[in-house]
Amino acid sequence: MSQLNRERVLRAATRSFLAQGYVSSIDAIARRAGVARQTVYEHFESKDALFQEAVRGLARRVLVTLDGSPQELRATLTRFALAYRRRVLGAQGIAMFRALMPEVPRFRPLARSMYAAGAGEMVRRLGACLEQAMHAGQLRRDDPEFAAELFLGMLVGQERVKRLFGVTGHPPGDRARAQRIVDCFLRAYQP
Amino acid sequence: MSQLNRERVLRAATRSFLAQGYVSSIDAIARRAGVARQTVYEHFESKDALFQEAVRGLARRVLVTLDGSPQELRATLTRFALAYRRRVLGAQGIAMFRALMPEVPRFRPLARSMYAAGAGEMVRRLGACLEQAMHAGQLRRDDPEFAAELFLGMLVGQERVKRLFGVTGHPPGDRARAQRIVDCFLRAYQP
DNA sequence: CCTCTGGTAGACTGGCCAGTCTAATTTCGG
DNA sequence: CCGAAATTAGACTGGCCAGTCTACCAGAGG
Repeated sequence: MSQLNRERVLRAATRSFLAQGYVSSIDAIARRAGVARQTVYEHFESKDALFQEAVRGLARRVLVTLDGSPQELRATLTRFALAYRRRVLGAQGIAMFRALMPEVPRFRPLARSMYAAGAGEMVRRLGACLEQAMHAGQLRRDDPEFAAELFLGMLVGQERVKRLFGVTGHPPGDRARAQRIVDCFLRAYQP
Repeated sequence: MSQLNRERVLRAATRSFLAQGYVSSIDAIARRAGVARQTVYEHFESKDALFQEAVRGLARRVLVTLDGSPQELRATLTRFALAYRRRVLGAQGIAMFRALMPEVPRFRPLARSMYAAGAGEMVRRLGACLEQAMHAGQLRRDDPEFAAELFLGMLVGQERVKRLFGVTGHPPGDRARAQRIVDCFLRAYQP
């Protein structure tokens, strides 16, 4: 069993599932990987197993770094806002959402751990960052995770919905918009 | 062709599609409606047609009334916040999202018109309401639709994601939370 | 040169489903 | 009460798919 073929299949499966959801046929995945159907089953128990492994590999892609000194909070948040919007509102992010949502009821534990590793972790990190800023007197004191969730909601909330419904909204790379949202957030949380 | 049977089928289809998405079989829908498969085809061209009609009936359910005098803005927004959260974060709202998302690529025009009639209309109405408040000097002047989108994002953004991933968040009927979000919004937009 | 391993192509089973067709039955207006 | 329209159960076609199986092939290591 070559590790190489395994990787090939996994990559092909990821692409297929992203594009068409769980309904992608094993045949299509094998063809895309340039491999026989039997070879897929050589490396993965079943379609479910393949799906789960492919999907797990996606969780990490949601995270966005959150760097910068706490002094220049506005700059840090703006950089983050732009990166997060690009990640989440980009074609990849939307496709992932679409592919995953309908399968949640069939893969509850997987879905939960996906949230924890992706968006949930993002909330925690952002919350920690905001907490620092609160302690430094740059933000009004309040529950930092609540603030983080509000901020993330402001950043992508309605625009993700638009995109999921196939309505094209503002481009995720729109600097001015990211800036405006950050400023709104800072106003709401000024000390 | 009895109108009664037509209604029965439509109701059953709506429930089935909400529960399992487009994959619900016509057989299952017919059984649920207490009707023969053939009867379904008597009233609807095809599964696609049935799906589209069932789904169209759902669009209206998203809208939430936005009443109250402009004087008591905080009370109006809080009432709205609670109702909107209940509507969108409730089991129905989440199921609808899950059922629709994956089919968007196959039904682009339908999806767009669904957005326009549901969430999009909500943004417009809320924007109009906020604009009044801005003119009355109760809110800082700014693009009212932008403000509306931010507000909706704050209200349900991250929590909808949680629920879609099967993570149970705060109950949608949580008055205190709705209140807190409204207050954050008002702080961001105080004159 | 031979054999073992991982791979390939394609046949095959069993299951599900959309959509059509038929023959029998019910319903209801006139 | 009659006859047309609506409805029913169930058979049937054709298509797709997961997963198994078999027979064949290529190359690497002894």
